[in-house]
Order: sequence, then structure tokens, then C-alpha cells
Amino acid sequence: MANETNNPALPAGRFQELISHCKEYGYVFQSSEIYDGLAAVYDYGQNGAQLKKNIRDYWWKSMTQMHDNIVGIDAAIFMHPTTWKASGHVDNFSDPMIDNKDSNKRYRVDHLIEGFAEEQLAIGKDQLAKDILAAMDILLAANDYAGIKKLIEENKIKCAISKTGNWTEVREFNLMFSTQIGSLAEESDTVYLRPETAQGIFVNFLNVQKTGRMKIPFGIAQTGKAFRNEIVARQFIFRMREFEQMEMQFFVRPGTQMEWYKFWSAERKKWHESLGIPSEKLRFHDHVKLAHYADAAMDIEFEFPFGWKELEGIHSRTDFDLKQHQEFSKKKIQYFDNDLNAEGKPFGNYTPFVVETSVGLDRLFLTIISLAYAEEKWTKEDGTEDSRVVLKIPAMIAPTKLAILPLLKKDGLPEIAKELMNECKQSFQCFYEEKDAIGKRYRRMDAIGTPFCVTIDHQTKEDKTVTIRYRDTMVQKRIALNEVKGIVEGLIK
RNA sequence: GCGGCAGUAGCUCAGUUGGUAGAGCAUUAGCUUCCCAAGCUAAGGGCCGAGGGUUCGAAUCCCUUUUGCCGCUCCA
Repeated sequence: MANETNNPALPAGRFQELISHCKEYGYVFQSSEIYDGLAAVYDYGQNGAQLKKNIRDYWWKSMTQMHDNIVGIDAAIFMHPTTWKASGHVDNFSDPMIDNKDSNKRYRVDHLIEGFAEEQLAIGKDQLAKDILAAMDILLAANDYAGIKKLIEENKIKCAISKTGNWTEVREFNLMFSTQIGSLAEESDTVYLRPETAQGIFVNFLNVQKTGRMKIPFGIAQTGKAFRNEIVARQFIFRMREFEQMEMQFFVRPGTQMEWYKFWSAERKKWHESLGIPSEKLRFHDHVKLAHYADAAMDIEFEFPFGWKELEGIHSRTDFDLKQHQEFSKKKIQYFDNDLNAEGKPFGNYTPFVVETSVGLDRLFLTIISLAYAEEKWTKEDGTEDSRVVLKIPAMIAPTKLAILPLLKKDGLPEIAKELMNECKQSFQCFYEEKDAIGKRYRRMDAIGTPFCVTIDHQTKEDKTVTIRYRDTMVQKRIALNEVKGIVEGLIK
């Protein structure tokens, strides 16, 4: 395997150019830019939104339409707060933390104070230790972070590494964004913005299985936004606080999860290759440390301009999630399997195991566009230099499929072009342009990744033919005007 | 989150020891042009990331803040 920086899709130094290009040509803008932006939040522009939608649609179709046993849902972003207790998200990420500014070491405040109390016990100051712990409990219960910091400072609790008391404020370190909902008959009205879309599928397992009469093995697919309050979120749209997942949870008979895990990891890699991602730019990376819910996990990594990074996760999640929801909801979540086992008896009731495939749509977008971005230079026949910046996005997912360009904006050429435009836009995204020299218009189309251009000229009026020009090769061909729509339709499949 | 660096028109940048901003490309309008940009003419567009301070006067100095980049940390 290559190392982290060798032979990236795009040289690291060129990554900035790609980001600029994305902005300049309406692909990606920083969120709220006129207000100085919002860290790690981005908007998709007129071309980016279309590209993203095309990628999403391709995924959705290949998951649902192309698999008889996979159906799609669209769960809400808000979920009952207990969902996140069951999933483990609340408990794993709700501890107040404090950083020492000198050592940059981060502590859980309760660990820090308890450690200090133990030291006091060791030197016989039992009463002080007891008082501090009692005070801490009261402050923690009240979520009084300022009070906790005061407690730390008053007792001159120091960092074990830097030996200083130069502390940051106490902060709650939770990956989940929270907000309030009108009225909820619970002890709390706090709801979270989902940190992953998976739970929306798990809580609907029985709904889908029963109403869809689904038989195991089967999958539920979903695309949608998820939110994580990342401490460090960088590298353009690679790690954002608001991002979109495309994931499929595949429910299988216990004991068969490993074969499905292998099946889906191979299947998903093939799928990425079907989008034109070279095989050598993709690799599997097994997780060494498994999450609490998994018995196997790997990433499909792509060699981004900044190194090999996760594009998609394939996780064997066992029956953890369904079991957790069964326990917290007190609703039985099981499946009755009528298939016969080796002894000729039905497999019967069980909690299905889950194999998850979860790809980041924004990351895939970044993958596609960083592979597509190219700056080309060549020498023209007259000896002068020429160049272009081109996005070689696969035609299937390119935002605009066809540009229709009258060579001149007179002599009746625009009329013919507009007629063709009206015909073609019924079937795919088109762009009409009659301004500027033809070469300049070709360059503009290259820059936004339009795979095909047809040009209407005077000959069109005589023999009903046009020139089609291919983005990637810049080759031109004469074709019949009435065949344009059909030919392009064939090329964008 | 910590540390370092940076933030000037859509993009890439220049702006001299502080005196109220420029270039190239791009864009718009028109001309020219019968197939691959950098021909012609004209025009629009920045108050110099934001807030505060020092000063007679700040893009240029100081503070705060925000955004980005790099490193560390983090990523259940």
C-alpha cells in the first residue's frame, strides 16, 4: 500500500486551486460567507447541488431499484431523545472537559478532581478530599461549569504534565448538537440533531419489515443529513459539521454476518469503481479498534489530495442496535424466520444481525471532483501554447449534460438552437449560450464539466447536421440534428 | 481545542517608512469572428474579514473576534 502522501489524486499544492475552482464555478461556497462564514459548514452552488443530487440519485437507484430486497426510507432528523441513550451516543459524549493550556492535555473534570482528592487522602487530608468531592457532585449536578473551574482554581489543582494551573473554561464535550422541542412528555425537552442516520433505520425496522413483507436477508437504505459538532473540522468538505450520509443497513440471520460483510465490502468497492474511481485509488482498511457495537469493521479509503482517508464504512454491527432499542423501548424487535435449518425446522424468532454500508455523500463529491479536476496544456498547430481547466466528471453524473451553442447569434442560427434546446431539456440538463467566441464557450463548459457541446452553424441550415464536441478528447464530429437527443441520452447512461 | 501563519475586487495577487486602493484574468454591454479562450471599444465591481483602540489621518500600528491554512490533539 502506498504511504499517506504518495501519488495523491491531486497534488496537495493543487488542492487549493480546486477549492477556488469550486467557488468560482458555482460548485461549493462557504456557508454564510457574507458574514465571514461558519466554520466547517459549506453550501453547494448551482452546479454543486446538481452534481450532488446526481450522485445521490445514482446511489439510490443502485441500492433500491437494482436490488429486489432493498427498500428506501427517509427518516426525520429529530428523533426521540431516548434513541440516543439506546444507541450510546448520550453516555459516551456528555462529560465536561477542561484543557491545560500549557500541556494541551485534556481532562475530564471529574477525573481531574477525583485524582486531586486521592492525592489529598494519601497525605492525610481526608476532610479536604471529602469536601472537594461533595462540592464537585453538587456543581456537576447543577451543570455549573464556572463553579467547577472555580473549584479547580481555588484548590490549585495542577496539570500532571505541565505542573501549571493554566486552564481553559470547562466545556461539555458532546458530539451531538441539541435544541429544544415544543412539548415533550418527558423529563427533558432537549432533542438532538441526529449524529448518524442509522438509528432512523433501526427504529423503523419492524415498520418496514412488516409493511413491506420483507424477508431476511433484506436491506433498508436512506440518504440524509447528519450533524456532528466536530472539535476540529477541516479539509474543505471532507469533515463538516453538517453532512450527508448515504447508508444501507442490511439485516441478516445471526451467524451469517461475516459472509454478508465480505459481500458488501466487495460490492461497494465495485460500485465506487463504476463511478470512474480508479481501483488503485481505493483500498480497504480494517479497523484495529472496534466500536462497542461492531464485531468487524473496515473503511473503503480513497487517496484524497491530503492522503488516504475514509470514504465509506462497512460495519458488522451485530444485533447491538436492535437489542438496545428493544431494551429501551420495551418493544419486542424480532423476526420470525420460516426458512428451514439443517434439521428441517424453521430458524424461528431472533434478533437480526446488521451489516452496514455508510458512505459520506460530501466525501464522494470531493472524490469525484478531485479526480475530475485537470489543467491541460498543449501546443497548437501554429506553435502557440494553449491550455484549459476541465472537470472530467463522468457524463452520467455531470450537472449539465449538453451545451447548445449557435456559432453566431444571427442568420437564424439561434432559432434552430433554441428549438433543439426545447427538445433536449425535456430529457436532461442543458445549457444555452450564444455569447462570445465558440472557443471561449467551449472553455467555459470545460470548466463546469459539461461533457458534450453541439454547435449549430450555417451548414445546419442546409443539411440538418450539427457539430458535437466531446469534453474529454476535444474531438468534434458531424451528426444529424435530429439525432442529438438520442445520442446524448445514450452517452449519459 | 492549543500553537504558528494568513484574510485586499468573482479568482490570483501588488500596495513602498500610516495620508482615505491597483494589476492580470474573470464578468457585463457592443463590435468583430463560420468551430476550441487571452481581438477591439466601453462599463460595472473592493472602503481593504468584523468590532474597538492609538493618531490630525490606518489596508498599513495595538487589542478582541471571526474565517482559512499548517502542525499537534480529537474523531464514541
